[in-house]
Amino acid sequence: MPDTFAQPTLEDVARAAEVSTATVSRFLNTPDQVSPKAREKVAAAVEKLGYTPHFGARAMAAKRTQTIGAIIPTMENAIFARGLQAFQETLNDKGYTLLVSSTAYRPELEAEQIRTLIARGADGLLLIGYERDPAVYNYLHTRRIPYLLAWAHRENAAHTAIGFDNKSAMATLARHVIAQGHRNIGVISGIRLGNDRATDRVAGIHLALAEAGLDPASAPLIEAPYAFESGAAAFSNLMRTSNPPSVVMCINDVLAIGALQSARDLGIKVPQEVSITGFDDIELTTLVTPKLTTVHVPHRTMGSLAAEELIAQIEEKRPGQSCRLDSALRLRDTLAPR
Amino acid sequence: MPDTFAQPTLEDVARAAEVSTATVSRFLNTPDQVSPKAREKVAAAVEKLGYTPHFGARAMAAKRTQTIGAIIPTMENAIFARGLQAFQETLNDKGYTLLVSSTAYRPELEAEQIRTLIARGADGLLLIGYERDPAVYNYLHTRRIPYLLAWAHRENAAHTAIGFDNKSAMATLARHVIAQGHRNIGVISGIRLGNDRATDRVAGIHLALAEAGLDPASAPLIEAPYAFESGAAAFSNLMRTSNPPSVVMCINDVLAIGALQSARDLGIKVPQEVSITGFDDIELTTLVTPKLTTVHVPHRTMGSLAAEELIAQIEEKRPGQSCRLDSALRLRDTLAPR
DNA sequence: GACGAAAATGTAAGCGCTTGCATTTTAGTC
DNA sequence: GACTAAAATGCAAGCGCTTACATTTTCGTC
Repeated sequence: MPDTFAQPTLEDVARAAEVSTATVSRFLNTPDQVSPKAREKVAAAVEKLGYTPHFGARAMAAKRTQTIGAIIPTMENAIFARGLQAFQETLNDKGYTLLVSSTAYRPELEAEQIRTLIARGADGLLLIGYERDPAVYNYLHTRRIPYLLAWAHRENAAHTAIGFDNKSAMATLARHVIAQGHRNIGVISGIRLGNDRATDRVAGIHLALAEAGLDPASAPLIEAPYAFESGAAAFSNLMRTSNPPSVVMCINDVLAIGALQSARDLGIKVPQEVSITGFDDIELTTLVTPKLTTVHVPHRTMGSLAAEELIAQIEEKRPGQSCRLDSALRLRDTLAPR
Repeated sequence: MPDTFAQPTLEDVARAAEVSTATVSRFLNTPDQVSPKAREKVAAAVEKLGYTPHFGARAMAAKRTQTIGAIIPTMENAIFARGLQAFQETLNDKGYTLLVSSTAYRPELEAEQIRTLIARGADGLLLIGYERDPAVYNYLHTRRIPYLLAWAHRENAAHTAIGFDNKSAMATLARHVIAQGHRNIGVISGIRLGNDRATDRVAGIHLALAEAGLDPASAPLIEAPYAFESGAAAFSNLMRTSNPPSVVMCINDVLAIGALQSARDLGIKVPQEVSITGFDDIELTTLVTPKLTTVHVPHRTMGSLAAEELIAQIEEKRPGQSCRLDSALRLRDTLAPR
């Protein structure tokens, strides 16, 4: 008894079209090598049988999968969700499929996830930021896996990256803050260990401080996990000191909005009594009151470009090309001159 | 010259461990069928060579891929991002990998995406809601693809689904609203065409209205795309009528928050002059002022359960089991008695 | 120590596809 | 029509793995 649920194979199509399997395969992959007559017959057979090539077989024989893997901290973070969505859309347009894995903010999981996605046949990989064990990069190079870093960009870095320069973007905002007369600048950072975006952003603030002749080391800084509440807690700690800052610069919008909430709860007026700034320009920034001053980052553009670049790398077998995207200040209502 | 970048194969491992390829394969798949001594040798060889099984070969020989596909409207929507994240985490824990595709809110793309993911070897599929072309369900059944619907649940429905009952959840909220004395209820719905979640939620409101002896047809309703601005526009249209509603029930939080913004812009006090309600309980609801009254839905739990259920379906080759999750009212500050 | 059953291992046949090479067909030229 | 180069097609060898079946080893019993 024939298995009614078995999928038609290349051979079935070949038989129906009265050609060899090679011709069918060519029809699928390099149609211009097939005569119009044969093309027609094969097309009809494919249509009639509802044939879809078997992915595994194809992967094995052709050694590529048209699949690209991405490893991000979490999709729940809007900035990753947005970029990843654009990445996926572009991938899809180009005939690639997205394999997703997340570290849930435990960077030590990344190495294993990379292996998993590679084992799953990913033709290329999208990773977040620069910071990871050299052994991981080593593995990637040894196995000749095309990869691309996103959400970050450093001049003359050793790895191909597409993103924005966290340090200089934040420095630009910090210079503006200083130009507004602020001298006592509090900082709420994300956890910097293993997170170069956070590290670079703090470094940007410190750079601007130093340029202005201020001592970076004397700027109070609190590290807080990525959550509204921890931003709120950090803020209240900063404000509770004997010499509270006149502005609190947060490494991202989520922490900044937490700070804003906290300010409201504590009855501290923003921006009259204290200014607050963020980074990322998530949708929320214009929904809170007062609207948050922050740095806009083109996440969707980045995701799309990343997809295009990665595919180009894979298909043209060429080395990666980094790309630096511009960020822009969004001066809204939470920053006032001192 | 040997290809230095070639991956070690099963055969290489077998040679290094001085056993047959079958033993290595068993070590990988059913280790208890291998003697401790052999197990040790193979483990050492795997370690030494840095062996990873080839996905395609495995897929071809074993006819499964340990890969599960999910098709969602967009990851940019927090409610999908959250559920999908949990889904992915659970999948990962169980040794499965997630393949993601999105329709970008064009349901007509779904059928093709389903085919793509199946062709990519997905062992099972996670889909959103019930509403789709019968031909799609037909295809799924013909090919015997395990699938699971999420973000929705209807009693005695023909398909396995894990989610909450949108209709009764919204009806519960609507009954509460009516109990607060509201009689003139405006509705801002998402686009209902092809979206059973939106359809059911509106139906829930209408049900409660009818129960209370009010005419559902006379309740003003505006459909608006999923975006803050369209919620805002819809709200201002509703309020501009000669007999503006005393409460505006929105089908989701995004529309509700848009409405809230609009109310503020128009100088209409919430909840004193008009009440507003949402649905989903996204993080934002407690960050806006006043805090939004809405319906909480356990997205993360749903995602995890969906992963478990789908894997069970696949591995135990059993029919799917639907599961209805409870939603809960979150009575906050945007709803006041009339 | 011999025996049989159970456990462990090995052998080898595919799984469905791509592709190098060989062969046939087609088209162009004299 | 004969001849040649180019285009189209076919043949068949893998790709790396799983697994049915055959064979060998181990172990408990008498």
